[in-house]
Amino acid sequence: MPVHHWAEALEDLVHGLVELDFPWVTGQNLVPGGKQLRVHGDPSLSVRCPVYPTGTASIPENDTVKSQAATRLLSWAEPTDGGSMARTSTRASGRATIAHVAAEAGVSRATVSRVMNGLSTVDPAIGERVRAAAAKLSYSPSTVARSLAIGRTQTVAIVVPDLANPMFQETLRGLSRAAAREGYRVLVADSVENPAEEVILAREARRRCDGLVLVAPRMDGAQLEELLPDLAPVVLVNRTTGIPGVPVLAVDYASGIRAMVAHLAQLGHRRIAYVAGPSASAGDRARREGLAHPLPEAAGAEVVVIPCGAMFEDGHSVREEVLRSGVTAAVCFNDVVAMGLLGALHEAGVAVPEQLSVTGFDDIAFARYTSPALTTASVPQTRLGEQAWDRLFALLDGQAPPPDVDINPRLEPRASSGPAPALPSRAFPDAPHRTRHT
Amino acid sequence: MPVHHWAEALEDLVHGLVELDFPWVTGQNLVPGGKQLRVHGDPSLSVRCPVYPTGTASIPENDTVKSQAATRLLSWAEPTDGGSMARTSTRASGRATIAHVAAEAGVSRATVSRVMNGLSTVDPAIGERVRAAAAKLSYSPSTVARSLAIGRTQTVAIVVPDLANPMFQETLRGLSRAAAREGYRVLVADSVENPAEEVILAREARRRCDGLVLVAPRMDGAQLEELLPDLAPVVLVNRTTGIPGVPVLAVDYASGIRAMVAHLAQLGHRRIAYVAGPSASAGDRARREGLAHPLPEAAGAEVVVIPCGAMFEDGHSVREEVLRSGVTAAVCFNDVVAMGLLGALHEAGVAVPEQLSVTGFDDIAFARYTSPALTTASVPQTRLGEQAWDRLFALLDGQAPPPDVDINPRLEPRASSGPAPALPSRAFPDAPHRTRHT
DNA sequence: TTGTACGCGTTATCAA
DNA sequence: TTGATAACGCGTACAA
Repeated sequence: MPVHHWAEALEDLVHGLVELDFPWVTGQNLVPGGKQLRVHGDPSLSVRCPVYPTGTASIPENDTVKSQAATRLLSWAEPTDGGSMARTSTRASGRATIAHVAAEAGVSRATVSRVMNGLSTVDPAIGERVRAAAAKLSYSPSTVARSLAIGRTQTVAIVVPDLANPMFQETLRGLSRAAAREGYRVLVADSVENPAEEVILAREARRRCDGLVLVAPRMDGAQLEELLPDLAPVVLVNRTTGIPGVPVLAVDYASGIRAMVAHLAQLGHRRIAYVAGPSASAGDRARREGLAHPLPEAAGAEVVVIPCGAMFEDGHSVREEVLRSGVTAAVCFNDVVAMGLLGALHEAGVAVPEQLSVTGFDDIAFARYTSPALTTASVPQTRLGEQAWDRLFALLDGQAPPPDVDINPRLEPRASSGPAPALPSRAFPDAPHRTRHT
Repeated sequence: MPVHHWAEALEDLVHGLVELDFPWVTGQNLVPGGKQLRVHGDPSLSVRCPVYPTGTASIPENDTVKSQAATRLLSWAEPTDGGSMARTSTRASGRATIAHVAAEAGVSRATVSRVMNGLSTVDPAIGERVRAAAAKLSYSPSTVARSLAIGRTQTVAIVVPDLANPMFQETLRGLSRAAAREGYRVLVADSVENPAEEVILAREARRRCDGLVLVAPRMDGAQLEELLPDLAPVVLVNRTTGIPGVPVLAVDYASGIRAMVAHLAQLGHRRIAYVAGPSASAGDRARREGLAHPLPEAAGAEVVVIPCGAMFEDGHSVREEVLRSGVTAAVCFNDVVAMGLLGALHEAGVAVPEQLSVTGFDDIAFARYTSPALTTASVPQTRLGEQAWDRLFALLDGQAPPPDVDINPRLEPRASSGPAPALPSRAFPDAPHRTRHT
């Protein structure tokens, strides 16, 4: 009979029948809390006697207890709750631990661990008993304890500058779904476009996880290089860096914007606006550099830069400035800005692309469904998230990551870009508004 | 001199100068790994001597070592790497732990913990020493170990059916930003519209976190009720349940869709299409119920249901069916579907709202910027995420959560809905397409 | 104020 | 095969 009910065990103990020789109760099956076994005359010798949910008790097998065996037992100190049930716990959690399952099944914790993880071979009968015990107590292992023990969290983090931006959402989605296939989860950290916060956030997020995907287009370069070594394993998206061992997924914004301008030039546009992004953004810098070195096909086309931003509102608010500038086409920083501008033009009755061509960048899912459908440069954002995962996983797995990729945005000509009008749009400052019904 | 270089300590040991009385080295400052201190003639007495990154050594202060003091020392067993540096570790991690910092600063781990957490009062000089040591070793506490010790992860999870849907993205964003303000992070789990996966995913995600926000519009009701108790603390979004203690954030889709139909009826529409969502969706059921009990203002308007879906493509593909149905207005399941339909109508040259009014639902950020701007029913999705956090945090904090909310979508009349045409759109099956330039 | 010792719930190593 | 025990890294009563 390997397991005693605690009352039996106490009885045995009191009557000196077993002399604290319990091969079936070992130190490792202890449960937090439990009852107090007190020794008459010497309170310092009292010892906690853990009691399992099943009602079986564990008597610590050590010298203190053995010395108690030579003494008379006084009483069980009843727990304050009355102790009608044998179930006790100092923590409020109430969740079953591996120790509970071990006690219930009458085996060691190690065996429970083996059964749960199905690693080593276990006696089928024992395995069944353990599984039954686990089911009965509805046990599920603590991921935290597991992570501490094995040194992995099975979680990666992604730091994005703005969760409201569809582009980063797509990256997150690609990462999340790819990581899920490998049993990893994703923690998101949204820096809310605050580069200062970003550094702290990245450090903090990294500490909770096994790896990090960093999307930080606004972060200062020097700061980034200082930060990256502490973040490894880390994958950098939309930025380049000189730090070795950091896979980089770069988008060639320069060539993308060049192709866009060339596209418009070939449609006859000679004066084109670049509706710029946030000045601190690495992506904006890259686009400007691209504009500084146009393709041969774009020869003769002049580009005027109009400062703007990255959001809907920015694009929406820049309409008048674009119209005043006397351009026949507006190349926007991204699709979101382009959509804002498109909306504003629609409200003003400016026909796109008849009077003004408008293009975006990124090819977010919505770009295909604007009216007119938005000409843009396609950046496979979801794929970017997947590729980030491929590299991060390789790093986590001790493999060499796939080579860095330099994504070349693909031009997506749609309905929002058309032949340049004979006269630029400023010739129609008072063009009749289309009827609106509200 | 409280700290010895390990070579010094060894020397002292060999020469019997210190007799293993190192008050500055205690058992608790051990570092994993380290060198082997061997006792001549009795290998069983050998003991591991941890060595700190700083080059100081720790000699375990126990009986085994004391007995060794009575013996001659033979040698340091050199680690296989040659051991030129004193830095050793069995784990590859290389990250500094609290023990390293304690050794470096010459204090106990408890003191380091106190300094790092700024809880108890510490001697300013010691505090400074600890901070310097931490900075030198670029120490940052292990969140995992911390979580295990305090029983909290400072992380919550959100399970969403589809990360590609802007609505859930907004909820995630609201949750993430609100949680961040309280120092919590968010783990995302994307069930990829798979209700079966959802149950497992929710359980799994919950185990890693302190709480859960569940957005599961497609999950079977019975299954949900069985699942919820295991998930507590949990907040349910967009669903109702009878389980007590589970805060619910419900959106009153029924009244929202009623208001929408009434809006169109007042614009003179007499035959209206409901472009339906996924049939398994609780949100679609609610909308249909709303349609079954129209408002008085909508009297005389007939609603035909056209099965569709929840995505762009669904809306895009349903154009012909809508046109054939002879309606003058299409009430779409959500904004995404409406945008798909809007794009398809634009391609076909059908004027919105002159020939056909189109409305959406949710008021995603893009709805304001479609052309024409989309009439929709506004569901404050970001706010929903924030409210979910308020309730989850209250639960985590042991407070009573704020009362359940029943969000009433607010009608947002924009340009995509207008007076009913004299003739329904099917009268213009071959309406001239607007010129497109590509 | 500082240090000791133990608990948190696992996994992993080794001996039986 | 199974069990005992030491990590894993940190927080925290309690003692000094």
